[in-house]
Amino acid sequence: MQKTKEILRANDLRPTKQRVLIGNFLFDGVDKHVTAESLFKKLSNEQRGVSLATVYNTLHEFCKKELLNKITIDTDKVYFDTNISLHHHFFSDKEKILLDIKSQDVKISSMPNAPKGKKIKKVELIIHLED
Amino acid sequence: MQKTKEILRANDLRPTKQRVLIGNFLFDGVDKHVTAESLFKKLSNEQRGVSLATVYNTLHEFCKKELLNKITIDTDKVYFDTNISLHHHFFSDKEKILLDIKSQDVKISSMPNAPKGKKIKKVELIIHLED
DNA sequence: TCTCAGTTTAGAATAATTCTAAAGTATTGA
DNA sequence: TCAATACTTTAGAATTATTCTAAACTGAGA
Repeated sequence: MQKTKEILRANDLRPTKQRVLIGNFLFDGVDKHVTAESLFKKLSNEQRGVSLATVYNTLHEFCKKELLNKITIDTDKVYFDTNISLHHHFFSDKEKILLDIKSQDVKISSMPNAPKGKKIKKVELIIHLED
Repeated sequence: MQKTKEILRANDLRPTKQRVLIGNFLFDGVDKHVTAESLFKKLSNEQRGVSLATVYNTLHEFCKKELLNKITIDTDKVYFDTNISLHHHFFSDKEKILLDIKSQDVKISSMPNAPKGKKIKKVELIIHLED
């Protein structure tokens, strides 16, 4: 797959073996939510693995380049979402499962102004689920 | 202040010195956001302190009894909100400052259905701020 | 091929939170 | 009032996701 290398180059990231491996998995066109640990495990199966430190580094770089969306919903894990379009999430606190909500299923009809001197960076709606 | 003791008893929590001290601070009628650490520091000034473990225990008990609202917005700290009425938050990722949004300032006019077999426990809207 | 800035990595360090088990205390019933 | 007991508090150890460090490695241009 040549696409990952192009994405990396377009974002001033050298297409190293590790980044290509991670990018190939993340940018395969299927929306997914990963954690550093889950991604690390997934890639450990590959012939040549990637260190956990590199997984962290790469996820953060991808976030900085806006290739991924970081979701902080839970104190003990950060989730990364490959769906970078505007959308919201369901979260099951018990099972720690994150689900996308289709953007058309939520409508926020009234929003507050940002406090003086601040701008709105991101609006995050989280619907916590229980059984 | 006798009110804290009543609150505690009404919630089947023994009114120990520590819980009363914490309750007096939290339930003084002024909405506040605290973390375990910030509350611990605040109470260290008191003549007879409270251990950090007890601060954690008590915050969790108060949450379970719905006397406090737990807000998970940031990976490295959990916030507790004494305002337990329905409302949302601004959060400044840089300064890690949490601000209440008046409930009438947000209107969500369309909401998705919960996935099969699940119920909606809580809806949390977080508006992330930047400079 | 050589060079060097950019990358990767193992392992140590960090820090919020949870756990443990021992000592202390509020409450109940006699 | 007092003893018995279940509930609480606590110091310090343990846990765990993440970040840091510094040394080894590598891709890309000259």
